[in-house]
Amino acid sequence: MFWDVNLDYEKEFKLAIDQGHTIVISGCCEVTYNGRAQSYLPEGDRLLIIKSDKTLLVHQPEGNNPINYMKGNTSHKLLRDKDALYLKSQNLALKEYLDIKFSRLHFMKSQRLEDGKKLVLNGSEKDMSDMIYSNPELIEKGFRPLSREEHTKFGFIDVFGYDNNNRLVVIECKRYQADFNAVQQLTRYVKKIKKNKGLSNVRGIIAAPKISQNALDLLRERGFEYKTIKPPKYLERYDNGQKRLGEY
Amino acid sequence: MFWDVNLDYEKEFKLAIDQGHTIVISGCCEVTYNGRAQSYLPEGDRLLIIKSDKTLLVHQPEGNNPINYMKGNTSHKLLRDKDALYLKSQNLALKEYLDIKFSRLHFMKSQRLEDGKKLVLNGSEKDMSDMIYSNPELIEKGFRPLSREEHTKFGFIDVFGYDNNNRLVVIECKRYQADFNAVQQLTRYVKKIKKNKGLSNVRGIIAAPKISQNALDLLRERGFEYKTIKPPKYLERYDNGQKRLGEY
DNA sequence: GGGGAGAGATGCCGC
DNA sequence: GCGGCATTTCTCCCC
Repeated sequence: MFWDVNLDYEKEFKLAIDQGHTIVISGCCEVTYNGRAQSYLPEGDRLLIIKSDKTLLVHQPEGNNPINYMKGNTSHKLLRDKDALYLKSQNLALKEYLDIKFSRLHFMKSQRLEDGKKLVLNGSEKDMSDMIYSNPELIEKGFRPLSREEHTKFGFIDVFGYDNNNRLVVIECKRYQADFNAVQQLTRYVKKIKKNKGLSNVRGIIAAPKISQNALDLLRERGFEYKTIKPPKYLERYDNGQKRLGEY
Repeated sequence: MFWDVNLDYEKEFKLAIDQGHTIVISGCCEVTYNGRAQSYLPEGDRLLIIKSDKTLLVHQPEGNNPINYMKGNTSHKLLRDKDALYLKSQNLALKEYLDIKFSRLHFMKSQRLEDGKKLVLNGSEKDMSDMIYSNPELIEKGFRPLSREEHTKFGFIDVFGYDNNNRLVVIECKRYQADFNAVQQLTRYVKKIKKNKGLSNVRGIIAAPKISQNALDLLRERGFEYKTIKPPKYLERYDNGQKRLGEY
């Protein structure tokens, strides 16, 4: 036996699952997955997390992402068979199955965790378009965005409005480097607007901090424009406070 | 104090970091992030993981993905200030900063984890194109894929070859439902091949288990074709074994 | 629930 | 390093 025989892991596990606790298991195991795709992971040390919504994550000791996972509402059973422990996870609705065979269990811990808080995020694409709406001169002098009401009729467009010569302007924002796809997207939107409004002359602009050369070439080939704009950061003051705290 | 004052978490943390152990911390905390974007997460119970490569994950008790994270090679310091514990994580190279303030620490555990194993995955897009290469009749009678050498010259194309009438055929595989983007992609590839080979008549086919109506309309409008093909699963035998094991 | 598009996307492989 | 592209993508919004 490679784990403490005095502890009844199966019982402790079942209790934690039933109570909706979050479970952490560290152990040496092999992992088999079958569902949308299939995979096999040979034996090694891993960290397992089962959340209160019955999400399962299998993490290796390096890397950002779980090597295997099961979505919420999955059923999990821990059971012993001869000299090994097995975790068997099934999501019948999604037809997904995951089996873990432990040769060694380093530790297991369960804990009731309470949290319902949501993340407040700044600097997204929507924040960029909001910034342009509030500061239309970022695009060019004389640019006038359409009213919120008019705009929501064309919800798929990040920003649009009229320029100094009353030409309609369609703007696609990208928070990171604009690529090929961004140009395709802008092209589609301009086409739709031309058709929808019965216009022949509509300007298209990509607003992004950077753009790839390929994308820029295609953009110009299609008669569109590029404008360098960085996504906004609102929390500067809060950030400064944090930085001061960081001077340890 | 909301944690065991007899434990020197700061010392234990530093030792674990220096030894490259994986650390798990459960506690009630608030999280501030500043980098590519910015975010703030109000106080709640979370599970923190620091891996041996210095990846940090912050998990809430529900959901698949970490609510906050730092990539590998980040520096982490745990320190006490008045009635709170702080975890301060910095990645100077990426200009990313994350601060966590704990009001309560449920537990902390560190463990040496050893693993270098890689996942063996089946059912990906590449597996689909491999399957078509081995069984060209899945596309149609008389379809002849190009040789491996010729194919690698156009690495961006999943499969291509000649049909019964010696017309060039470009195939784009999608392991899940094909969408608008898949059609755009196929269009780009066919254009490139036409230009590259100086041909005017090149067939384009999307091979996928499903396709959206919009995508199908656009596909036909452009004179391309759709072929229903499911991604392969190789491990059927292994799978059956697992299912038998699952009859508990 | 399907479709379309964003993401602090991530990760892989190419040049 | 950038660029192109897949991902058991995941997530959100809207129809």
